[in-house]
Amino acid sequence: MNIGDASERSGLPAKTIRYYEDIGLLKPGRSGNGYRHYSTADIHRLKFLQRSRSLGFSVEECRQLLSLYGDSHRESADVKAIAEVKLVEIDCKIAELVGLRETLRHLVDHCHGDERPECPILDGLSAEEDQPANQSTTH
Amino acid sequence: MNIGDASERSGLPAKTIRYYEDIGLLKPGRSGNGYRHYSTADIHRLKFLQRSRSLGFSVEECRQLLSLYGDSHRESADVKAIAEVKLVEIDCKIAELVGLRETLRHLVDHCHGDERPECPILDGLSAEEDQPANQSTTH
DNA sequence: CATTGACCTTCCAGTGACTGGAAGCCCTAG
DNA sequence: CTAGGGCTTCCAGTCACTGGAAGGTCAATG
Repeated sequence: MNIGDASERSGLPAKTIRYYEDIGLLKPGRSGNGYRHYSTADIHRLKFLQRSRSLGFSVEECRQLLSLYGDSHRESADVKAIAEVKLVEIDCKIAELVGLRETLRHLVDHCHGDERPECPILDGLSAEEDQPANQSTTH
Repeated sequence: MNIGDASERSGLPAKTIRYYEDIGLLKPGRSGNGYRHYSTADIHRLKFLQRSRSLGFSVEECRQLLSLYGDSHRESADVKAIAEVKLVEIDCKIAELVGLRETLRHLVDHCHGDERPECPILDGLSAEEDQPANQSTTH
């Protein structure tokens, strides 16, 4: 199977598949003409990558998960630990975004949004009182 | 005021402040020795940037907001429009993350997480049925 | 047999928003 | 006079791709 088919079956763009090979996430065979060819096992790995990436795992986490995936002596506790950390991260991100939404909603609700220049949104952005000056809180 | 003080007062790292200057978001003066010096107006712009960035506006959106900020003939409707688009984006992101959390939570809850290799998380990642193979859905 | 067009290859560069680090100047205190 | 801290510029790296150029391969068509 060539990269085009692999792309279609895995749901990943061909460019991304080549990139994953570059960084060592899989090693497809090569035909005589230099074309990559993908086995069904390769397709499984690609689908696995597509799913775990879309669940918010970083590429490095996917690498870990893939190695556990291919290890018949793995312990499910190892996998669960990774997933639970990710769950916490997702929860944090949601909480952060909800906070942002509240703040922005508040600003938007107080702006009449007409032809006049008075704008509580800009006022809010230029002088909010309640947060201390700190370096790089967001990461 | 030198860049160190500007950093402290704005809550932005000095590197970031120089970067913002690089991309044309502000133009502080220079002292005889080549050091940048920041007026109180500069500090206001920096704080404005810090706040709007932390609210999820992209640097380009911040550039727009800054230009509205400095335009006494602005119409508050323009600002509100930008903010409302951002609100929708934040809502989308939250919804997406909540979906991720549900899926991952489901997988985690079904994994006993012990020394055995059986793992519903890996199973779920390797063969989930209900999503079609499509290119780059997430953005 | 030549050509077209789709598909494949490699390589290089760009994205966004910084961040790290090296090499070197400036200023003040001891 | 030296040590330190702060400032300067410039270059490279991050993450996970993505775009594009230049060119090789293949199957089908005229």
